[in-house]
Parts: sequence; structure tokens; C-alpha cells
Amino acid sequence: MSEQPLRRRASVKAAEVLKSSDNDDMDRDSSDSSDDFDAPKSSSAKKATKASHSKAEVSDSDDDVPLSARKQSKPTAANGNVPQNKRAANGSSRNSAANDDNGNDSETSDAPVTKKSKTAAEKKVDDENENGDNESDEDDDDVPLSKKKANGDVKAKKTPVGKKDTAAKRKLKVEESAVTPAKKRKTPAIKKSGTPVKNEKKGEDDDNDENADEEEEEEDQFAWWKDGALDTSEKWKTMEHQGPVFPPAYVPHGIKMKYNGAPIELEPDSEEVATFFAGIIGTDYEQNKTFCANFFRDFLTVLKKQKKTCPIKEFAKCDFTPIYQHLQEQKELRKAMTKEQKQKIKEEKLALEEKYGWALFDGRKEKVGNFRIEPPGLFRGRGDHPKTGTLKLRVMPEQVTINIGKEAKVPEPPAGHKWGSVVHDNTVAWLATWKENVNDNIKYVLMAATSSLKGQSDLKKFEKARELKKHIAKIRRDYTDGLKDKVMATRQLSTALYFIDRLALRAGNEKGEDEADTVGCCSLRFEHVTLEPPNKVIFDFLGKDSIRYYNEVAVDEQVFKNIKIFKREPKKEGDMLFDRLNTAILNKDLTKYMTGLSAKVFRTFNASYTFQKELNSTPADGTMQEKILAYNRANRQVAILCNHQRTVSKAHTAQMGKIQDKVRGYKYERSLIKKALLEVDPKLKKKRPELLEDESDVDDDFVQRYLTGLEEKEKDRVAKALEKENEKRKAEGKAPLKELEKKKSVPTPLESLSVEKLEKKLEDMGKRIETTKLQIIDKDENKTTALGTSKINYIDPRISIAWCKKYDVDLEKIFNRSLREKFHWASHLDDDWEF
DNA sequence: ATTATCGACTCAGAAAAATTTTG
DNA sequence: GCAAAATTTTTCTGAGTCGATAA
Repeated sequence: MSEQPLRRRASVKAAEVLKSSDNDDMDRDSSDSSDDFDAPKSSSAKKATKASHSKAEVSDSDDDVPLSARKQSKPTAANGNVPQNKRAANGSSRNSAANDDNGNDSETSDAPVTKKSKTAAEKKVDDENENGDNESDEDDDDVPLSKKKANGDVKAKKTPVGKKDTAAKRKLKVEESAVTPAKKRKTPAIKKSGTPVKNEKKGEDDDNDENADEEEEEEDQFAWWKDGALDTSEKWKTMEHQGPVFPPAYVPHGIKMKYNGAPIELEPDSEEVATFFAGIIGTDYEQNKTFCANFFRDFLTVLKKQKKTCPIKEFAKCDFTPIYQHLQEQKELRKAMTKEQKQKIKEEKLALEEKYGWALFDGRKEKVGNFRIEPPGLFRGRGDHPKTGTLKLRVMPEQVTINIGKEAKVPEPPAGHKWGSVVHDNTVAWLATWKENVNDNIKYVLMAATSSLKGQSDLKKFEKARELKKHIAKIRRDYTDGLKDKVMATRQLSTALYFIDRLALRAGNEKGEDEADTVGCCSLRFEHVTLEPPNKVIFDFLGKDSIRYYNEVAVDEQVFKNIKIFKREPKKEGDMLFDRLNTAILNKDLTKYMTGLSAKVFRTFNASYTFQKELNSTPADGTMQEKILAYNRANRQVAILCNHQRTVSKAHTAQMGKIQDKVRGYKYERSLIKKALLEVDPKLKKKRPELLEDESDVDDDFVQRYLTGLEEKEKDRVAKALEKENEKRKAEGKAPLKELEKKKSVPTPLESLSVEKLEKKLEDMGKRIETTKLQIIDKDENKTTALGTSKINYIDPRISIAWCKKYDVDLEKIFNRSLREKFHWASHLDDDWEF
């Protein structure tokens, strides 16, 4: 199906990229845990523990019942094999770089102890059967664990209980009040930075006129980040917009598809659907059985509604190629349009954006995002989506709900139509909404990323992640404790949290049968995780968007043991790994540490934290190129951590070869310069012995190829020039030439240049080689890694902006215009800003 | 009281379009 | 200086997360 284009990561290669510090982190961590928690393991202690819990064992028997008894194991067939064509995640053993926090916390060892002693007694410890009859080492753990666990649990629960109660009661209001203090704390920092930076900005503008234009309007812009009011429960007082734009009505082309070899006349509605299919010919979807089956089912339904009955019965007898060809022709025509025609289209598009692309929020003009209603087509699910190919119907105004200010004029629906309804809800961010027919999903027209609405929630998101920094040490202590807990549910929760924290896994909600089978942390199944003694866990599953996550990780001893337990008989393929855990439980537990804390916050935190840490390796005295390479490297580390991938372009290998040859060509040129240099000044032989060295990577074979290549290119060039000249002559009515008289200017022989000039040339060539080499490295490392997603969504932009200041790099070098606009709110900050 | 569903929004890669580089 | 190729940016919309609400 849906063959994802072949893409794959060599984990071997990835390993090279890994920081050696990873291991250190791990080691440190595990030793931490032993320091903190490991009590002497004596068999008597074991027994004692067991005994004392035997009661609990009974009462807790239901602990054995998986949360999702309802959800029996999924059909294994679907699960077992990861399609070969899915790409592998990078990295054989990457750890989240955030582990450092553990180390920093000098109190790691102290804190737990005190807490422990307090609470241990009160906590009931539940024993599970599993624990009992388990591996021999299991028992050892119990002793210290129970103690520990007890404390952890109690303290954990106690503190938050108060909070929780509030939370339970709470409606928006409570949440707000809870959030506000945090906000306030932050506000000064933001505010402080806001004003002073502005001055600086002006200074910059002086140097750089072009930017001045771009950011000049700043003064008029709504500087919401200055008031520090991040209350987003009420999003506006007044709001107006022009409504969404509907796709143009279908214009029949009259091209006949064939059925059983015979041309078939289709009525417009069916022709449109047939044309949708013709549009995917040549893609992987064409070979995808599910896609074709779903399409054909819906195609038949549409055909049935025709006035004239249609003979089409079997997909195999359909031939859409005439329509496909027509589409290709249209494409050609579009390509061949004159400049004027293209210009006209562009202007029309611009005019549309001018009208519909903006909304007024409290009088401020802000950019709307997707103001176009999605056009009909064939649903293109990703991965093995059961509904892929299903006909996505045209959305009618009657299905659309408009959200707009009470006083504002309601936009006119298309002629002859009415809006489904009109509401005035200022607690939501959407301007319009409708329900899509394929998956019954709700779609929204929302503001663009540059809008203050989005900016505010972005800032909020990153501030939340920063707040996690304050709690992370405790959270880590707690889940490390929890790894050995007697209660299976706690143990699972702790193990899951360990993965989410270390590996930046997604939470992993459960999915329905009518969706692609993908998983996240909580929804991992038996077959997604394998163990390799002594301490390696191998993850191999399809995550969001059916992107393969493959990772071999060395984990704490206890984690390894736990997975072994979680996978123990009678569990088998298709069964949930964490059968007593789901995202609701996990997130609910997390809120005890911090309001608003949920699994995804760890990803943001981890990404930004890692990024900032990685940026420290920027060479302060390096060239601009080197600095930017360091930036991109850091970015890449984050992308790898988050498993952000992209398909390798078909041309990649060829492109790599080309650019490598380019370097070799340069090297050859350099060798010529060296030779000339030595000829001109033979004394250099002694002074500069390196001039005698051969260039690596440049063999006779290559030189031959290179020279021939140059020759051919020259021939080509001359031939083209001639052709052009002749055309010109023809136009002027002159006879064509056989040959251009002007010979290429003969380059000055190197030997005739001065030593200085040669030295200069040598240096230039060296630089060129270095830059190109860096490009190669960059390109190869980027082959399967998509940097954009993390840059846009996970990395706090203030880290980048602070970095630019510190290393004197123009922001334009790392943020394109959209990014600069999107992160405008972050551009004013103190010099010493840290994530 | 759970659990299932819904609603709203963030985040995701592919594809299309625009821009820059190259030869 | 131009066309083609390569690269970057933008658009598009599907796929998650997560809290609220209904059953």
C-alpha cells in the first residue's frame, strides 16, 4: 500500500553522531539510582517484604486485570511486521540529553531520604503475584523498593491532593488563577527584556536598511508579550473576518475514460471523481489496494446517482489514462503560460488573500491561516490507513459554522446558500468549522502562525516547558523509585515516564480500528519492544504519521527487568505492554507536579534543553559558516531525538556524487596551483613541505574524468553559444556560421603568476574546498532528518535569538521570514536569557 | 465511576510553489 | 545572462495530544 518511499536510516551511522556523553549519562543515572535507593539485598529482607504484603496481594488481585480488558489484543496479523519500507529511526542508543539535570541536582541523594523516612509507614504496599513468582532478582528489589515507593507515593500524593481538589472543582476560572501566579513570575523577565531590546533593535536597523522595512512596523504592532497577560480564555472582545473561501465549482472537461476498452461518457459528478483518481496515477496510491477499493466503492456510489445508468462494475476494467493524459497536458499548458498570464494568476491569488486572508481581532488586523475550505478529493491517509482512497466530499456552506463577533457583519455565504450556523464564541480560536465526511473529523479555519493568538499560546507552551525544569529532578527521582514499586500500575507508569523523559516518546493515545495502526509510549505493544541482555531495549514501531521509530537503547537495570515483567507470559504479540496505563492516567499523575503538565511537555522541554546544551559547542571564533553548521548540528540532534524524518529525495545519491566530484575537482585545481607555486619559487619546497603532498582522493582516473568533463562542458558551451548566435543571425537574415571565431580566452598559465597571487589562489581554493566539504557533511547528515519540525514547534526561539546575539550571527541566517514573523514575540530578550 | 466520544488545538511530512544557485 | 537544477519556503491537510463531556 501506500508504499512510503524507501527511506531508511543506518543505525550504524547514527551511532557515530552520538555523543559519548550518552553513556556517561546512563552510567551516572544508574549509579544514582543505586546510591539513592538500593538497600542491601538480603533474602530475609525479601521474605519479610513478601510476607507483609501477602494480604495486599489478595485484595489487589484486580491489579492484574489489564485496564483495557475490553480491548483484547488486536489482530496480530496487522501488528507483527513492520513494513520493510518504513524508515528506521536514527540512533542506536541515544539518550535524552536532558539527563544532566540529574547530575546537577546535588540534592538527589538527600531529598529522597528525608521524604522516605517520613512516609514509608503509612503507605500500603500492594504486592502483585507477578512480583512474587518473578525473576529471582525481583525479590531483592522489593525490599528497598517498597520502602522507597511508599514514600514516593505518599509524598507525591499528599502535596498535590490539595491542588487536585481545586483542579477537580475547577472550571476555567480555577485554572486561570492557578496559571496566573506562574505568569506573573515570568512577566517581569519578559517585560524587562521587551523595552531595552527595542532600542537595540533600532540600532540594528540602522545598519541594515532592508530589515528596517520588515520590522519597522513593530511600533504599531500589538506587543502582547509586553503586558505579560497570557490569559487566553477570552480571545477577543470584537472580531470580524470575511469567512472562508470555497473551492471553485467543478468544470467538466468531457474527456472520456474507458471501460473494458470502450470510451464512457460520464456525467460531471462522476467525471470529477474519475478525475480525482486519474490525478493519483503514477503515485504509490495507484498500486494501493485499499486505496483503489475505497475509491471504487465511492465511485460506484456516485455513478449510481447518474441519470443514465453506467456500465461500470469492475475496477479492473477501468482505464483512467485518457483523463490522466489530459491532466498532464493541462500541466504542460500551465507551465508554458506566458509571463503575463502567470502574473495575472498571481495577482488574482493575491487579491483573494487581501480580502480573505485577514481578520480583525479587537480592531487589530491579523493574518488568517487556512481560510480556504478544503476541496473535494480522495482521502490520502498516511501509512496503512483503512480509509485511504475514500471520497472526500465537497463541503457546502450549509455545513459550515461561522464564528464571529456579535457586532460584526456576518460574511455573505456563496450565492444561493446559507451558513449552517453563526456563533459568537470568544473562548475558541476558530473562525469557521465544519465536519469532514471521511473520518468525521472536525476541521477549523484558524489564525496564521504569525498571529498574536498563536504567538501567545506558543509562549505559553515554552514557559510551561521551562517550568518543568524546576520539577524535573523530583519527577526523575519519583519515577526512578517507582520503577521498583510493588504496584504494577505504578511500575508501569514509572517505566513509561522513564521512556517519555529519556527518549522523548509521544504519549500514545489509543486508536480506533478505522485508523492506521500506530503507537506512542502508552500504547506500545508486546511486539514493539524487544530485550537484548544485559541491558538493551530495542524499540521498533510505527509512530505518528506511520513514521518508523527504531532505537536501541541501553537502559537502567530496573527498566530492563520491568519490561521483562511486562512482557511475561501469557502476554503475546498484540497485547499492550503497559496494560495498566493509558495517557489519561499518566497525565493525571503528572499534574500533581505542576499544573498543566502532560506528556507532551517533556518533548518540548527535552528538545529545547538539548538544543541549548548542544549549542554550547559553537566555535566562538569560528567563521560564520562554522557557527551556522554548529547551529544546524544542534538542530539536528533535536530532530533525531524527536525522530523527525523526511524522505530521501530520489536524486540524493546522484547529488552527493556530484558534489563530491566538485570537491575533487577543486583539489585537482589546487594541486596545479601548488605545482606552479613550487615552480615559481622552488625555495618553498623546503619551507613548505606540505606543498609537495598529494591531494587525497584525487587519482589519475578521476583527473582523466574531470578533464574530459571540462572539455565536454566547454564544447557544450561553445555549441550553445553558436546556436544562439545563429538564431540571432537568422532573425537578422544573415547566414548561419559554422563556428564561432572567438575562441575562449586562454587562461593565464599559473606559472606566470606571482608568488603572492598564487598564494592567494591557494588559500581561496582551500577555503572553497572546506566550505564544500562542510556542505557535504551537512547534506549527508540531513539526508533523512527533517530539521524544520523541531525548529518550528519544539525549540524555544529565544534560545536561537540569544545564540545569535552571543555569537554575532544575523537572525536571518537561521530564521527565514516566516520564522522571524512567527517568533516576533521572542525577539526582545535579555542578553543572559536562558531556557 | 469509568469509559467512550467529542472538541479544539498542536504538530507532521508531502507536495507545490518560489527562490537561489549553477553551469 | 539564461535555463535547468537544486534548495528553500509555503501550503495543505492528516495525525496526534489532551481536557471536557456524555453515556
